[in-house]
Amino acid sequence: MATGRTHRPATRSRGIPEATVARLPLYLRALTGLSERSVPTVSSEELAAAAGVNSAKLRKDFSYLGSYGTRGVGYDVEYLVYQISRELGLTQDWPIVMVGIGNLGAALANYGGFASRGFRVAALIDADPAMTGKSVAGMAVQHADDLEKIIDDNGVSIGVIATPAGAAQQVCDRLVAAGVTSILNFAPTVLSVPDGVDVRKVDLSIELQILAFHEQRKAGEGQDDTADEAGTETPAAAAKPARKGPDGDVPAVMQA
Amino acid sequence: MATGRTHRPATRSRGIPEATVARLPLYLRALTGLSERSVPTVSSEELAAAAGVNSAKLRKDFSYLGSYGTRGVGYDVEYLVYQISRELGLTQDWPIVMVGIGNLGAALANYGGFASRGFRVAALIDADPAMTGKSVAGMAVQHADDLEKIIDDNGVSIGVIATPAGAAQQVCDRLVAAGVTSILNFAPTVLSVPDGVDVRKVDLSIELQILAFHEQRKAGEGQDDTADEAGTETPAAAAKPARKGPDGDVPAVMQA
DNA sequence: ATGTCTTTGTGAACGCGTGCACAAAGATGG
DNA sequence: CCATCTTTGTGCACGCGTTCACAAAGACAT
Repeated sequence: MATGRTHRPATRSRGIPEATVARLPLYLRALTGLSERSVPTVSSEELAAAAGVNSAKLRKDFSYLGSYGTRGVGYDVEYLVYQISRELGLTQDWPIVMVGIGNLGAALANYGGFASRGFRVAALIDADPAMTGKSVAGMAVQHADDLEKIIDDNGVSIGVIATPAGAAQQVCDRLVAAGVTSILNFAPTVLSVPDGVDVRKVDLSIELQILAFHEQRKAGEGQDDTADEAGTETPAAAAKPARKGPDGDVPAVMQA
Repeated sequence: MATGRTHRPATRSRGIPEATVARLPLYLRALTGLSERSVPTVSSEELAAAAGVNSAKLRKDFSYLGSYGTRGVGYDVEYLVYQISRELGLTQDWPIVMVGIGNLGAALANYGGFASRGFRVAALIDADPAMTGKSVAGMAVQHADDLEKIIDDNGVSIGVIATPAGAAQQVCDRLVAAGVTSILNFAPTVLSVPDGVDVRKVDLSIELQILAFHEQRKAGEGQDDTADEAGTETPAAAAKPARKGPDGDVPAVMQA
């Protein structure tokens, strides 16, 4: 019904803004580093620098969680680690399934960053019969036919999709039907899910394209002559609105 | 200039909002699909549905690029593909280097999504001498000692970091010193870069943690959460401020 | 106790992004 | 040529997120 929304709908997150939630893992990582070095307390200024954010923003973020600091001193590192972990739901163990064990899926399965937090890879699933039974990251790959049973048996509510784009929506539908309510999508496709299901996507090529945009802008900033058509505010007349397609040989892109 | 800012500074993107730039690749992908199916024109409504966004938002996004539509008809697919490609800088070829050819790096090297757009993997670089010369994705891995020379010879301005967290900042510094001005960072660390260098990060575990937060909220929306159930790594020490003021008043932490 | 000093927590202003709703523009048919 | 219909392009209002700036709160010294 709903077109794939990578955005959360209205999600009145019980007072915690979405932007703040997205930064909590960042703070948590910085705090974990301090904790390992046995640093007892940290000021908002120091922690903000470690997390790469503004200190005022950090303090406001923490204010949504409660008053966990001590004025004149700062924040207790261990205490804050626990509070953020609890808020993020990392004090419990989250079983996840990974579907699509190709290059990327296998790399993700081997990635240690999951287990270090509260996540446990419960199963690796692939549709290719040739993959079934093969060991990846010390775990036997299971066939997609058993997807529903695997999810049910393990009480999985978070799924990771690393299949080719063509298979992603179908896999997504099956995951949702089986009870998964959060999906991390690595396939370059827009997923359609019903309300109540969260989807986050990670798209490698999109990130590169965004970088390319800024890179192009940087290349032509000192002396712009390239792509100067759309440069100024001049509405319309930017190019010729010719119906035809690629007639414009406006490239003129110099590079290197 | 030292503080790592993963955010673009003020980036007065010459009129094009950052949020719009981030969606252009999405539109481009949807349009490419239509193009392959030889669809001549598309309305904002249809294209928005394919890209998973609001149609008004899409129209406003396109309005920043210029007036490329025809009222009463829609947008010419081929023409729009070209315009967006040009705006994103994809009409030229971007050589990129990938540093850190471990599990993830190798998977990224094999990922076809890069080459399909205007990106070309110019070199794979790893610090491990045992990796040097090995073939990954049909390309010989080169040693990190030659990093500067490789970047210079190939005119590389975009780098991908897929090293362990501990090596990321050092690699980043060398890339920047060698002339790289855009970095895609997969290492779970905050990178410090000078002004003028763009950094985008992709952090797998952070995405999962954000999902876990929403998942926890969903699970405990009717009833309060059962965070006490797991209590995995919850040392008593963390349950209260260590410094002092236990008598003071421990802020009402327990919302349960 | 009192004063000073440090740092938090937050009220308020500002800017950006989003979505509505509609007028303008062009296609299409008579 | 005029009427009607479709779809774009955008003015406007609203809400979220960011940042500033400062009062409140506690630590610490005397």
